[in-house]
Amino acid sequence: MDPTVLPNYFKLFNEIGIIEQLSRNFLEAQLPDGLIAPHFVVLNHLIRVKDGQTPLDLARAFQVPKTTMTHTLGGLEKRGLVEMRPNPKDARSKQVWLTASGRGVRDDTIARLGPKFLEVSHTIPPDRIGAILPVLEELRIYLDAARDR
Amino acid sequence: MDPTVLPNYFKLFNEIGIIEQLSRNFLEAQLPDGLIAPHFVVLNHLIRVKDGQTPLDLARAFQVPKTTMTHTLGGLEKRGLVEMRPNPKDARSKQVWLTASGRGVRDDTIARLGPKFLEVSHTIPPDRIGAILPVLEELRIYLDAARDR
DNA sequence: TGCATATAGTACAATATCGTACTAACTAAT
DNA sequence: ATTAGTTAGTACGATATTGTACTATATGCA
Repeated sequence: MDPTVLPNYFKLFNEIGIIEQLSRNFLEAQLPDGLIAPHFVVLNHLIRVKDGQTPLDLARAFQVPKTTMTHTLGGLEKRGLVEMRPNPKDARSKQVWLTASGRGVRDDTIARLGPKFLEVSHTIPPDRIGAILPVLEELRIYLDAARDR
Repeated sequence: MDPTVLPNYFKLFNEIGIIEQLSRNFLEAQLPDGLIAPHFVVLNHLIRVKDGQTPLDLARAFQVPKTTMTHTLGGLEKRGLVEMRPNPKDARSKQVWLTASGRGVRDDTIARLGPKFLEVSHTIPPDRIGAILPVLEELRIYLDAARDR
């Protein structure tokens, strides 16, 4: 590899780190009271993919330790946004189901974010987003696979 | 905006969130014992930009609360990787200077990361990185500016 | 100069993240 | 059926992050 491009890989992860932080703060500003990004991300995932998944499924989906997911789900449950039920297929396990309130919080937040993204699109138009998305997806898939090697 | 592209903005931040987490875990696997990503990021910044900056400078550079930076610097100081000196220009303030050991830890880590990035480059070649970097930079600058509005 | 206000850093408390160790339940191989 | 090994979830403790409140110092302005 041309040595002059190596720094670009550092730069890439650096930019991603900063953007992640800024966008997380941004998201959390739109969330009700005690909710933080991981809460929303789980709610969103349960709607986008499906609910009824196990805590371990969710921990794997977000690459967090299962103890972290236990804690996050505890917060969602305490606020009545998800409901934990026993897993009929495995007595060790549980299933995470959305409540109407949980769907409401997610939908309200999405609705608040829409106009924000519209503002972003004035600076970074959709075609530029469309251009970088495939690369990011590929990078994510690569890193995910490289994780357990 | 064409309503079909709005989801791409969600996807973008979602991918960035996952990549950040994967790359952070990746970095931390290369760090010595008790060090975590924020420690390294500060060391790296002190070398890339300059040392002798104040804790508040650093907190602003990384968009973290100053209390967080106090804590991170405490960890670096405890391990002898940075040295805190009084700021001759302001008696309220301090300056953060790298120690030889701090430079060593950073350099060793960079050296370990090089081959890893080389591996990444086999899947995501430099020209694709070069293509997305400007967009990410622009996005970071936009979000940074949008923060206090 | 004197004083109101702003700023740099820290102490402390609340919550988040995560590793270790544990229990209960499942699986596989005999 | 028994049992060794595996897996799902949690309890607990260590450390990280962040908001609030405080102290010391600096700055601006009458």
